[in-house]
Amino acid sequence: MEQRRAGPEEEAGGDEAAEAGEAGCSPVAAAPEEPGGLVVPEGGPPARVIVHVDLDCFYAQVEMISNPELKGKPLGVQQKYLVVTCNYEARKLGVKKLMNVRDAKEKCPQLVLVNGEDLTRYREMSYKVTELLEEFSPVVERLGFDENFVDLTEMVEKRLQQLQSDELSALTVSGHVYNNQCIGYKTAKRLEALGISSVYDLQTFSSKILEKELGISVAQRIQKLSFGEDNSPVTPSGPPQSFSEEDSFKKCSSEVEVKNKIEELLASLLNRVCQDGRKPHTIRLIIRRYSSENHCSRESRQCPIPSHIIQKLGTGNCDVITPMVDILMKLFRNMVNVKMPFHLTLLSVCLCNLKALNTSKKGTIDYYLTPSLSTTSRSGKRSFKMKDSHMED
DNA sequence: TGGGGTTAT
DNA sequence: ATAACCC
Repeated sequence: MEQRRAGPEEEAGGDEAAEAGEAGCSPVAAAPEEPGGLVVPEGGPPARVIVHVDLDCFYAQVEMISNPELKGKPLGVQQKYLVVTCNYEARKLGVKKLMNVRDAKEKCPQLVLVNGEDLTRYREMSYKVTELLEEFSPVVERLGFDENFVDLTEMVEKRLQQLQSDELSALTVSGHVYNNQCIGYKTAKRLEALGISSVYDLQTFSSKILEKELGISVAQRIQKLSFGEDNSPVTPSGPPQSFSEEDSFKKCSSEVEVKNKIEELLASLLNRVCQDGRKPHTIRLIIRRYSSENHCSRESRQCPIPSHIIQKLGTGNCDVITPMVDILMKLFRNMVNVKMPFHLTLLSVCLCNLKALNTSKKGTIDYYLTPSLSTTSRSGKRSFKMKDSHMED
Protein backbone atom coordinates (compact mmCIF):
# COMPACT_ATOMS: atom_id res chain seq x y z
CA MET A 1 0.00 0.00 0.00
CA GLU A 2 1.35 3.32 -0.94
CA GLN A 3 0.39 6.88 -0.47
CA ARG A 4 0.61 9.27 -3.33
CA ARG A 5 1.05 12.31 -1.24
CA ALA A 6 1.66 12.19 2.43
CA GLY A 7 4.18 13.99 4.46
CA PRO A 8 5.53 17.40 5.25
CA GLU A 9 4.30 20.32 3.31
CA GLU A 10 6.55 23.29 3.18
CA GLU A 11 6.20 26.82 2.00
CA ALA A 12 9.32 28.42 0.64
CA GLY A 13 9.21 32.16 0.92
CA GLY A 14 5.51 32.08 0.25
CA ASP A 15 6.43 31.45 -3.34
CA GLU A 16 6.63 27.77 -3.73
CA ALA A 17 4.95 24.91 -2.08
CA ALA A 18 6.70 21.60 -1.94
CA GLU A 19 5.14 18.31 -1.10
CA ALA A 20 7.05 15.26 -0.10
CA GLY A 21 5.40 11.92 -0.41
CA GLU A 22 5.95 8.25 -0.81
CA ALA A 23 4.66 5.89 -3.35
CA GLY A 24 5.36 2.29 -4.25
CA CYS A 25 7.81 1.25 -6.89
CA SER A 26 6.13 -1.83 -8.12
CA PRO A 27 2.98 -3.58 -7.02
CA VAL A 28 4.60 -7.02 -7.08
CA ALA A 29 8.29 -6.62 -6.36
CA ALA A 30 9.41 -8.13 -3.09
CA ALA A 31 11.14 -5.64 -0.89
CA PRO A 32 14.64 -6.71 0.07
CA GLU A 33 15.20 -5.45 3.57
CA GLU A 34 18.53 -3.69 3.79
CA PRO A 35 20.09 -2.41 6.96
CA GLY A 36 19.50 1.29 7.07
CA GLY A 37 17.15 1.16 4.10
CA LEU A 38 13.85 2.95 3.91
CA VAL A 39 11.10 1.68 6.11
CA VAL A 40 9.27 -0.92 4.11
CA PRO A 41 5.59 -1.41 4.72
CA GLU A 42 4.82 -4.98 5.76
CA GLY A 43 4.59 -7.18 2.68
CA GLY A 44 4.46 -4.16 0.47
CA PRO A 45 6.70 -2.71 -2.18
CA PRO A 46 9.71 -0.64 -1.25
CA ALA A 47 8.83 2.90 -0.36
CA ARG A 48 9.86 5.75 -2.57
CA VAL A 49 10.47 9.35 -1.70
CA ILE A 50 9.10 11.72 -4.27
CA VAL A 51 9.01 15.48 -3.92
CA HIS A 52 6.39 17.41 -5.78
CA VAL A 53 7.40 21.03 -6.40
CA ASP A 54 4.53 23.21 -7.50
CA LEU A 55 5.25 26.87 -8.15
CA ASP A 56 2.47 29.21 -7.16
CA CYS A 57 1.14 31.65 -9.76
CA PHE A 58 4.23 31.01 -11.79
CA TYR A 59 3.75 33.55 -14.58
CA ALA A 60 2.95 36.29 -12.09
CA GLN A 61 6.10 35.50 -10.15
CA VAL A 62 8.23 35.70 -13.26
CA GLU A 63 6.72 39.09 -14.02
CA MET A 64 7.39 40.34 -10.50
CA ILE A 65 11.01 39.24 -10.77
CA SER A 66 11.32 40.99 -14.14
CA ASN A 67 9.78 44.15 -12.77
CA PRO A 68 10.05 44.46 -8.98
CA GLU A 69 7.77 47.51 -9.01
CA LEU A 70 4.93 45.07 -9.53
CA LYS A 71 5.57 43.45 -6.15
CA GLY A 72 2.95 44.34 -3.59
CA LYS A 73 0.42 45.37 -6.21
CA PRO A 74 -2.44 43.19 -7.38
CA LEU A 75 -1.08 41.69 -10.59
CA GLY A 76 -2.75 39.68 -13.30
CA VAL A 77 -1.17 38.02 -16.32
CA GLN A 78 -3.29 38.50 -19.37
CA GLN A 79 -3.60 36.35 -22.45
CA LYS A 80 -6.15 37.66 -24.90
CA TYR A 81 -9.16 38.61 -22.79
CA LEU A 82 -8.34 36.28 -19.93
CA VAL A 83 -6.45 36.74 -16.69
CA VAL A 84 -4.70 33.37 -16.79
CA THR A 85 -3.10 33.75 -13.40
CA CYS A 86 -2.60 36.40 -10.76
CA ASN A 87 -0.60 37.02 -7.62
CA TYR A 88 -1.87 36.74 -4.07
CA GLU A 89 -2.66 40.44 -3.71
CA ALA A 90 -5.04 40.08 -6.63
CA ARG A 91 -6.54 36.88 -5.27
CA LYS A 92 -7.27 38.57 -1.96
CA LEU A 93 -9.27 41.12 -3.91
CA GLY A 94 -11.36 38.48 -5.65
CA VAL A 95 -9.50 37.82 -8.88
CA LYS A 96 -9.49 34.17 -9.91
CA LYS A 97 -7.45 32.19 -12.37
CA LEU A 98 -8.87 32.19 -15.90
CA MET A 99 -11.18 35.05 -15.10
CA ASN A 100 -12.44 37.35 -17.80
CA VAL A 101 -10.49 40.62 -17.91
CA ARG A 102 -13.71 42.60 -17.61
CA ASP A 103 -14.90 40.66 -14.60
CA ALA A 104 -11.47 40.93 -13.03
CA LYS A 105 -11.34 44.71 -13.52
CA GLU A 106 -14.82 44.99 -12.13
CA LYS A 107 -13.88 43.00 -9.04
CA CYS A 108 -10.58 44.77 -8.70
CA PRO A 109 -10.24 48.12 -10.49
CA GLN A 110 -6.65 48.60 -9.24
CA LEU A 111 -5.60 45.35 -10.92
CA VAL A 112 -2.35 45.72 -12.85
CA LEU A 113 -2.26 43.64 -15.99
CA VAL A 114 0.76 42.46 -17.94
CA ASN A 115 0.58 40.61 -21.21
CA GLY A 116 1.67 37.00 -20.93
CA GLU A 117 1.03 35.73 -24.43
CA ASP A 118 4.73 35.34 -25.15
CA LEU A 119 5.82 32.38 -23.08
CA THR A 120 9.56 32.73 -23.76
CA ARG A 121 10.60 34.02 -20.34
CA TYR A 122 8.24 31.64 -18.53
CA ARG A 123 9.63 28.72 -20.48
CA GLU A 124 13.21 29.75 -19.72
CA MET A 125 12.51 30.16 -16.00
CA SER A 126 10.67 26.89 -15.99
CA TYR A 127 13.66 24.99 -17.31
CA LYS A 128 15.95 26.78 -14.86
CA VAL A 129 13.85 25.38 -12.04
CA THR A 130 13.94 21.90 -13.54
CA GLU A 131 17.70 22.10 -14.00
CA LEU A 132 18.13 23.19 -10.41
CA LEU A 133 16.14 20.21 -9.20
CA GLU A 134 18.10 17.89 -11.47
CA GLU A 135 21.14 18.66 -9.32
CA PHE A 136 19.51 16.71 -6.51
CA SER A 137 18.52 13.80 -8.70
CA PRO A 138 18.40 13.40 -12.46
CA VAL A 139 14.98 11.82 -12.12
CA VAL A 140 12.81 14.91 -12.57
CA GLU A 141 9.48 14.82 -14.35
CA ARG A 142 7.93 18.05 -15.54
CA LEU A 143 4.23 18.71 -15.61
CA GLY A 144 3.41 21.88 -17.43
CA PHE A 145 5.75 24.80 -16.82
CA ASP A 146 5.33 25.05 -13.08
CA GLU A 147 5.41 21.55 -11.61
CA ASN A 148 8.18 19.06 -11.11
CA PHE A 149 8.31 15.61 -9.52
CA VAL A 150 11.69 14.59 -8.17
CA ASP A 151 12.45 11.02 -7.16
CA LEU A 152 14.75 11.37 -4.15
CA THR A 153 14.64 7.73 -3.07
CA GLU A 154 18.34 7.11 -3.64
CA MET A 155 19.42 10.31 -1.97
CA VAL A 156 17.32 9.63 1.11
CA GLU A 157 18.54 6.05 1.34
CA LYS A 158 22.14 7.17 1.22
CA ARG A 159 21.62 9.80 3.89
CA LEU A 160 19.82 7.36 6.16
CA GLN A 161 22.68 4.90 5.82
CA GLN A 162 25.10 7.54 7.06
CA LEU A 163 23.13 8.19 10.22
CA GLN A 164 24.00 6.51 13.53
CA SER A 165 21.22 4.57 15.18
CA ASP A 166 20.70 7.15 17.91
CA GLU A 167 20.39 9.87 15.29
CA LEU A 168 18.00 7.66 13.36
CA SER A 169 15.72 7.17 16.31
CA ALA A 170 15.67 10.91 16.91
CA LEU A 171 14.32 11.58 13.43
CA THR A 172 10.87 13.04 13.33
CA VAL A 173 8.56 13.75 10.49
CA SER A 174 6.40 16.81 10.70
CA GLY A 175 3.67 18.22 8.58
CA HIS A 176 0.25 17.02 7.77
CA VAL A 177 -1.28 14.29 5.74
CA TYR A 178 -3.96 15.24 3.37
CA ASN A 179 -6.06 13.48 0.88
CA ASN A 180 -6.19 14.62 -2.59
CA GLN A 181 -9.18 14.65 -4.75
CA CYS A 182 -8.91 15.35 -8.39
CA ILE A 183 -9.96 13.26 -11.40
CA GLY A 184 -9.78 14.51 -15.27
CA TYR A 185 -12.89 16.46 -16.30
CA LYS A 186 -14.08 14.29 -19.17
CA THR A 187 -13.80 11.18 -17.04
CA ALA A 188 -15.38 13.02 -14.13
CA LYS A 189 -18.48 13.61 -16.22
CA ARG A 190 -18.72 9.95 -17.14
CA LEU A 191 -18.20 8.94 -13.53
CA GLU A 192 -20.94 11.27 -12.42
CA ALA A 193 -23.27 9.61 -14.91
CA LEU A 194 -22.51 6.37 -13.05
CA GLY A 195 -23.36 7.98 -9.74
CA ILE A 196 -19.73 8.34 -8.72
CA SER A 197 -19.09 11.80 -7.35
CA SER A 198 -16.72 11.27 -4.45
CA VAL A 199 -13.47 9.41 -3.93
CA TYR A 200 -15.31 7.07 -1.59
CA ASP A 201 -17.87 6.33 -4.31
CA LEU A 202 -15.03 5.39 -6.61
CA GLN A 203 -13.33 3.22 -3.98
CA THR A 204 -16.48 1.18 -3.41
CA PHE A 205 -17.72 0.98 -6.99
CA SER A 206 -17.69 -2.35 -8.80
CA SER A 207 -14.38 -2.82 -10.59
CA LYS A 208 -15.98 -4.93 -13.29
CA ILE A 209 -18.58 -2.36 -14.23
CA LEU A 210 -16.04 0.46 -14.12
CA GLU A 211 -13.77 -1.48 -16.48
CA LYS A 212 -16.65 -1.97 -18.88
CA GLU A 213 -17.50 1.73 -18.82
CA LEU A 214 -14.05 3.28 -19.02
CA GLY A 215 -11.85 0.53 -20.36
CA ILE A 216 -9.60 -1.59 -18.21
CA SER A 217 -6.67 0.81 -18.35
CA VAL A 218 -8.35 3.97 -17.08
CA ALA A 219 -10.60 2.03 -14.68
CA GLN A 220 -7.82 0.23 -12.86
CA ARG A 221 -5.67 3.34 -12.78
CA ILE A 222 -8.24 5.67 -11.26
CA GLN A 223 -9.54 3.10 -8.83
CA LYS A 224 -6.04 2.58 -7.45
CA LEU A 225 -5.66 6.35 -7.30
CA SER A 226 -8.85 6.54 -5.27
CA PHE A 227 -7.06 4.55 -2.55
CA GLY A 228 -4.07 6.83 -2.77
CA GLU A 229 -2.06 4.24 -4.66
CA ASP A 230 0.05 5.42 -7.51
CA ASN A 231 2.84 3.18 -8.63
CA SER A 232 3.68 5.19 -11.71
CA PRO A 233 7.37 5.89 -11.98
CA VAL A 234 8.82 9.38 -12.08
CA THR A 235 9.81 9.58 -15.71
CA PRO A 236 12.62 12.02 -16.45
CA SER A 237 11.29 14.51 -18.94
CA GLY A 238 14.55 15.48 -20.53
CA PRO A 239 14.45 17.94 -23.41
CA PRO A 240 11.04 18.68 -24.96
CA GLN A 241 9.65 16.34 -27.58
CA SER A 242 7.97 19.08 -29.51
CA PHE A 243 7.99 22.82 -30.03
CA SER A 244 4.79 24.61 -30.81
CA GLU A 245 3.48 28.14 -31.05
CA GLU A 246 -0.14 29.03 -31.26
CA ASP A 247 -2.27 32.11 -31.60
CA SER A 248 -5.96 32.43 -31.01
CA PHE A 249 -8.17 35.16 -32.36
CA LYS A 250 -11.76 36.13 -32.93
CA LYS A 251 -11.67 35.56 -36.64
CA CYS A 252 -9.34 34.61 -39.42
CA SER A 253 -11.08 34.04 -42.73
CA SER A 254 -8.71 34.63 -45.61
CA GLU A 255 -5.70 32.80 -46.96
CA VAL A 256 -3.52 35.90 -46.68
CA GLU A 257 -4.29 36.27 -43.01
CA VAL A 258 -3.54 32.61 -42.45
CA LYS A 259 -0.23 32.89 -44.25
CA ASN A 260 0.80 35.94 -42.23
CA LYS A 261 -0.04 34.26 -38.93
CA ILE A 262 1.77 31.12 -39.97
CA GLU A 263 4.87 33.10 -40.89
CA GLU A 264 4.93 34.70 -37.46
CA LEU A 265 4.48 31.43 -35.63
CA LEU A 266 7.09 29.69 -37.72
CA ALA A 267 9.69 32.41 -37.31
CA SER A 268 9.54 32.14 -33.52
CA LEU A 269 9.61 28.37 -33.70
CA LEU A 270 12.69 28.30 -35.88
CA ASN A 271 14.53 30.46 -33.37
CA ARG A 272 13.65 28.06 -30.61
CA VAL A 273 14.54 24.98 -32.55
CA CYS A 274 17.82 26.57 -33.60
CA GLN A 275 18.77 27.20 -29.98
CA ASP A 276 17.85 23.67 -29.05
CA GLY A 277 20.28 22.21 -31.51
CA ARG A 278 18.21 19.18 -32.47
CA LYS A 279 16.30 19.05 -35.72
CA PRO A 280 12.60 18.42 -36.19
CA HIS A 281 11.63 15.87 -38.81
CA THR A 282 7.88 16.46 -38.71
CA ILE A 283 5.81 19.59 -39.07
CA ARG A 284 2.14 19.95 -38.11
CA LEU A 285 -0.50 22.58 -38.58
CA ILE A 286 -3.39 22.74 -36.16
CA ILE A 287 -6.57 24.77 -36.57
CA ARG A 288 -9.69 25.43 -34.58
CA ARG A 289 -12.79 26.32 -36.56
CA TYR A 290 -15.39 28.66 -35.24
CA SER A 291 -18.33 26.80 -33.77
CA SER A 292 -20.82 27.51 -31.06
CA GLU A 293 -20.38 24.07 -29.50
CA ASN A 294 -17.45 21.72 -29.68
CA HIS A 295 -15.10 24.43 -28.65
CA CYS A 296 -12.11 22.37 -27.70
CA SER A 297 -12.00 20.36 -30.88
CA ARG A 298 -9.09 20.92 -33.21
CA GLU A 299 -7.98 19.49 -36.50
CA SER A 300 -4.46 18.91 -37.67
CA ARG A 301 -2.42 17.79 -40.64
CA GLN A 302 1.20 16.82 -40.48
CA CYS A 303 3.93 15.71 -42.85
CA PRO A 304 7.62 14.90 -42.82
CA ILE A 305 9.97 17.81 -43.32
CA PRO A 306 11.94 17.27 -46.54
CA SER A 307 15.54 16.39 -45.78
CA HIS A 308 16.96 19.26 -47.82
CA ILE A 309 15.09 21.65 -45.54
CA ILE A 310 16.16 19.85 -42.37
CA GLN A 311 19.77 20.31 -43.40
CA LYS A 312 19.34 24.03 -43.79
CA LEU A 313 17.82 24.41 -40.32
CA GLY A 314 20.08 26.27 -37.97
CA THR A 315 22.40 27.50 -40.68
CA GLY A 316 20.96 30.98 -40.48
CA ASN A 317 21.76 32.35 -43.88
CA CYS A 318 19.45 30.13 -45.91
CA ASP A 319 15.81 31.01 -46.27
CA VAL A 320 14.04 28.08 -44.76
CA ILE A 321 10.89 30.01 -43.92
CA THR A 322 9.60 30.26 -47.47
CA PRO A 323 9.60 26.55 -48.29
CA MET A 324 8.22 25.69 -44.85
CA VAL A 325 5.39 28.19 -45.15
CA ASP A 326 4.61 26.63 -48.53
CA ILE A 327 4.36 23.24 -46.87
CA LEU A 328 2.16 24.63 -44.10
CA MET A 329 -0.15 26.26 -46.63
CA LYS A 330 -0.51 22.94 -48.41
CA LEU A 331 -1.43 21.34 -45.12
CA PHE A 332 -3.88 24.16 -44.56
CA ARG A 333 -5.59 23.66 -47.93
CA ASN A 334 -5.77 19.99 -47.18
CA MET A 335 -7.90 20.79 -44.15
CA VAL A 336 -9.83 23.82 -45.31
CA ASN A 337 -11.56 24.28 -48.62
CA VAL A 338 -10.41 27.82 -49.37
CA LYS A 339 -13.00 28.19 -52.13
CA MET A 340 -15.61 28.13 -49.42
CA PRO A 341 -15.93 30.66 -46.63
CA PHE A 342 -14.10 29.68 -43.45
CA HIS A 343 -13.77 31.08 -39.98
CA LEU A 344 -10.83 30.06 -37.83
CA THR A 345 -10.26 30.97 -34.19
CA LEU A 346 -6.84 29.39 -33.72
CA LEU A 347 -3.71 28.52 -35.66
CA SER A 348 -0.85 26.52 -34.28
CA VAL A 349 2.36 25.22 -35.77
CA CYS A 350 4.19 22.33 -34.18
CA LEU A 351 7.69 21.01 -34.91
CA CYS A 352 8.18 17.53 -33.55
CA ASN A 353 9.91 14.23 -34.09
CA LEU A 354 13.09 15.89 -32.91
CA LYS A 355 16.32 14.10 -33.66
CA ALA A 356 19.73 14.76 -32.28
CA LEU A 357 22.39 15.39 -34.86
CA ASN A 358 23.92 12.14 -35.69
CA THR A 359 27.47 11.85 -34.54
CA SER A 360 27.19 8.33 -33.19
CA LYS A 361 26.33 6.73 -36.48
CA LYS A 362 29.47 8.00 -38.12
CA GLY A 363 31.63 5.05 -38.92
CA THR A 364 28.79 2.60 -38.53
CA ILE A 365 27.17 0.74 -41.36
CA ASP A 366 24.05 2.87 -40.94
CA TYR A 367 26.03 5.96 -41.73
CA TYR A 368 26.95 4.69 -45.14
CA LEU A 369 23.54 3.21 -45.82
CA THR A 370 21.68 6.46 -45.11
CA PRO A 371 22.10 8.65 -48.20
CA SER A 372 21.22 11.90 -46.44
CA LEU A 373 24.02 11.36 -43.95
CA SER A 374 26.85 10.15 -46.11
CA THR A 375 26.30 12.60 -48.95
CA THR A 376 25.76 15.77 -46.96
CA SER A 377 28.29 15.46 -44.17
CA ARG A 378 31.07 16.62 -46.45
CA SER A 379 29.23 19.84 -47.20
CA GLY A 380 30.35 20.91 -43.76
CA LYS A 381 27.14 22.50 -42.67
CA ARG A 382 26.09 19.71 -40.38
CA SER A 383 29.23 19.80 -38.36
CA PHE A 384 28.59 23.31 -37.08
CA LYS A 385 25.92 22.12 -34.71
CA MET A 386 27.62 18.90 -33.78
CA LYS A 387 28.35 18.65 -30.13
CA ASP A 388 30.95 16.26 -28.75
CA SER A 389 32.28 15.85 -32.22
CA HIS A 390 35.87 16.28 -33.17
CA MET A 391 35.14 15.79 -36.81
CA GLU A 392 36.64 18.45 -39.01
CA ASP A 393 35.43 19.56 -42.38
C1' DT B 1 -11.00 29.93 -21.54
C1' DG B 2 -4.81 30.80 -23.09
C1' DG B 3 -0.63 28.86 -24.75
C1' DG B 4 1.48 25.54 -24.09
C1' DG B 5 2.83 20.26 -23.19
C1' DT B 6 2.33 14.58 -22.88
C1' DT B 7 0.61 9.84 -23.84
C1' DA B 8 -2.75 6.53 -25.67
C1' DT B 9 -5.60 4.87 -29.30
C1' DA C 1 -5.14 12.11 -36.79
C1' DT C 2 -7.52 12.51 -32.92
C1' DA C 3 -8.69 12.26 -28.15
C1' DA C 4 -7.76 12.54 -23.62
C1' DC C 5 -5.05 14.19 -19.98
C1' DC C 6 -1.97 17.83 -17.40
C1' DC C 7 -0.68 22.74 -16.16
